[in-house]
Amino acid sequence: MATIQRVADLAGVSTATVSRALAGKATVSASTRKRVTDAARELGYVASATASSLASGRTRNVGMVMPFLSSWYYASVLKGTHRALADAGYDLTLYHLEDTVRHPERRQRLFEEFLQRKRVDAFIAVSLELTDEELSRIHDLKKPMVGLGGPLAGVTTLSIDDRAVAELATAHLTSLGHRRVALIGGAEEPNPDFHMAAHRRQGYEDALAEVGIDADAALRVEADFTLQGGYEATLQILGDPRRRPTAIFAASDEMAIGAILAARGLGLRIPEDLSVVGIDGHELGQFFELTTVDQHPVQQGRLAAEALLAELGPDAAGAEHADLDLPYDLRVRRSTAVPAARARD
Amino acid sequence: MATIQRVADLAGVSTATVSRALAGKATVSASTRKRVTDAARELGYVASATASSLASGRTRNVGMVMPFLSSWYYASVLKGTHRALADAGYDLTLYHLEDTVRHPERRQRLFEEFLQRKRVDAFIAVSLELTDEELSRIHDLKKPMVGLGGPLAGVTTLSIDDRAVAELATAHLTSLGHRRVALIGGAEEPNPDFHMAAHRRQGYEDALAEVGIDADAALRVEADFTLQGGYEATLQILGDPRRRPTAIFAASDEMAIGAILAARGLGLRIPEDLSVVGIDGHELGQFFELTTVDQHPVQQGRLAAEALLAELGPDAAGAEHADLDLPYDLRVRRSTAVPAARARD
DNA sequence: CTGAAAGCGCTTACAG
DNA sequence: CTGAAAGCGCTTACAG
Repeated sequence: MATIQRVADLAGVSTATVSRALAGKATVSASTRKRVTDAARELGYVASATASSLASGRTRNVGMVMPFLSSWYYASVLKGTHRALADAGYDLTLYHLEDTVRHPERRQRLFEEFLQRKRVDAFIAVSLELTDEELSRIHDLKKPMVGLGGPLAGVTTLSIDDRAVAELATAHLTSLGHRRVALIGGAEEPNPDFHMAAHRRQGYEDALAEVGIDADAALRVEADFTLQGGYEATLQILGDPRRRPTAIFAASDEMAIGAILAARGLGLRIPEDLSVVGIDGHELGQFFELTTVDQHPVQQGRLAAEALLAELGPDAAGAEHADLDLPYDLRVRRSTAVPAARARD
Repeated sequence: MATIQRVADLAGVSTATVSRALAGKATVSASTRKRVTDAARELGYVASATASSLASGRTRNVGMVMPFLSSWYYASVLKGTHRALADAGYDLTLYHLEDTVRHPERRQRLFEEFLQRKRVDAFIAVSLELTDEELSRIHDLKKPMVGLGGPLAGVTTLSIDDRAVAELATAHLTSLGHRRVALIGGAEEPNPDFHMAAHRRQGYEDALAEVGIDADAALRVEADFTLQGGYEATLQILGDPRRRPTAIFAASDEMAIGAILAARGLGLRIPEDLSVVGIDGHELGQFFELTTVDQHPVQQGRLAAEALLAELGPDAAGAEHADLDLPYDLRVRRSTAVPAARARD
C-alpha cells in the first residue's frame, strides 16, 4: 500500500509537506498542494488511521455504547449517529453493553478493557445508567462524552422532556373530550434512577389534572414497552367491566400497537370505540394509523453526534456540560377521535 | 494514562518484557509475568490500540459493512457479530452503506476513504452487491473478508439455501393438504444478481411440483418484504373471487404478519380459513403465532465473525474461500393447519 | 528468559 | 512556505 513517503517522492517534497497539504493546512503553496494531491490520487493514498492517530493523538473515531441493538429505537439512533459522524469524516466503533444481568463479565470487560484502549476520541452513551465506578473510569479517560437519554453525572446530556411528552399525548385525548383515559406505563421499579416511566406517568396525571380529573389507579397498568406487553395490558384494561376507558395512552408505540390489536381482537373499532395514542414515532405507526408523539430517534442520534463533534472541535468551549432538550412532535393519525356519544358522559 | 514504560519501571523490567508478558508469550518466566501483571493491574494499564496496531500491523478491529441498520434482520446480525468479536477481544467498526441511490457520494467515500484507512484487519459484508471496481478496491487492501448472504466473488461467503428454505415452507403447507397456495414473493427486478427472490419462488414451485401442481401465476404477487407490502398483497390475493387460496407462503415474516392482519381484517380466521407461513424467525413471530422457517440471524452474524476470525488466526489456511451453508429450521406455530373441508377439493 | 534497539507511518514544533 | 528531526507507544527480530 502507498505510504506517505511514496507520495512525497512522487511529488518531490518532504513527508511533512505531504501531511500538511493533505490536511488542508493553510501554510502550503497552491502549486505544491496540487502536486501533492495529484500524487496522492495517482497512488490511491489514504493516510493510515493508526499511524496518524499515534502521531497526532486524535483517532477520528467515536465509540458508541448501547444497551440494545436489535430494537427499532436503538437501531434508529445508531443510524442517525453513524450518518452524522461519517459526514464529518469520523468512524464509529460500536460497544454493545448487552445482557448485564446474565453476563456481568461482559460489562466489566467493556469498562476495564475495551474502552481503555484509546481507540476512540470520545464516547456517546445511549440510555445508559452507569455505576459510580464505571463513570469514574470513563472520566479518567479524559475523553469527551455525550449521554443520550440517560441521566449521566458530569457529561453533556441530551434528553427528552418525558413529562411534557406524556402530557401532550394525554392532553390530545382530553382535548377531544375523553375523560376516562387509561395509561399503559412502563415499570417504575427496576430502574428507579431512570425516571422515564415515572415522568411519563406524571405527564399523564398532569394532563388529567388540567381538566379537573384525578388519575384513577384502576386505569393504570404497567407493561414492558413491547407489543406483546401492550397487548396483554390492554386485555386486562378492556376486559374489566368496571374500567371502561374511552381512550388509552401507551408510553411507547409498540405498546400502543399491541393495544390496537387487542382492542380489535375484542371486536372494538379504533377510533370509534377506543382511541389510542403512543410515544415514539415508530416505523409501524403509519401502517397502524397510530397517533403518536414522535421523538425522532434518527435525529436524536444525529444531535448527539453533533454535540460530541462540537466538543471535539478546535474551539471546544472546555467542559461546559450543557443539558439539551430534544424535540418532539404530536403526529395525529386515525387512531384517535372524539369519544362516542354514549361514552362521553 | 499509564504507558508501557511506567509498567516496566514499576515491575523493574524492560518494556519488551512487559509487552511479551501481557501478550501471553511463552518465553516469560512465571515470576516475571506475575510482577508485570501486578504492576499493570495496579496502574490500570491497557495497551494503546493505536500504538499496538502500528507496531504489530494488527488492529484487532473488524469492519462491518451493512446496507441497512434499522431493520430487525440486520440489527440481529450485527448483534451476533458484535458478540462473537467482543468475546475474541476484537472491536467492531461499523460502516453503513446507506441510500446508495440518493447519495452515491456516500458510497463512493466509503470505498475510497473510510475503508482505505487501515483501521481494521478484516471486513464482513452483509447482503452486499459490489461493483467490480469496489470489489477490486477491497481486494487491493489484502484484508480477509467474509460475505454474508451476498454472492461476492473471491471471498468466503455464508449463505442460506433460499430455494430449499422456500421449498420447506411450501412443503409444510402441501403436507397439510393445501393445494391452492399463494406466494407473496420479493420483487425479482431491481437486484437481478441477487437471486434471493427468484430462489424462493423456485423453491415454492418445486414444492408444488412435488405434489403434482403447476404453479398458478394468478396466485403470485410481488411485494417489498415489509409488513405493509404483505398486507396489501394479501388484500389483492384474497379479494379476487377467482383466486381463493387456502394458504399463503410469504417470503418474509414481516410480509406474513401483514398477510395475517389483512386476512383478519377481511374476517377470515387463521388458520381455520387461511394458513400463513413466512421466512425469518422474526421476533414478532411468536406474538402472531406465525409458523416460519427460522434463519437464525443472530447466529448468522456469529458464524460470519467466526469464519473471519479463523482467517485471521495464526493457522489461517491461506486463501481457500469456502462457501458455507447457513442453517435453518421449520418452526411450526398456530398460523398453519389442515385446510377446511369445504376448501380441500 | 530478557534487554537494547530498530521500526511501524504518520504529525508537528522548530528552524530557516 | 518547506524540510530535518523528534516523537507518538507500542512490538519484535536480534543478540546474548
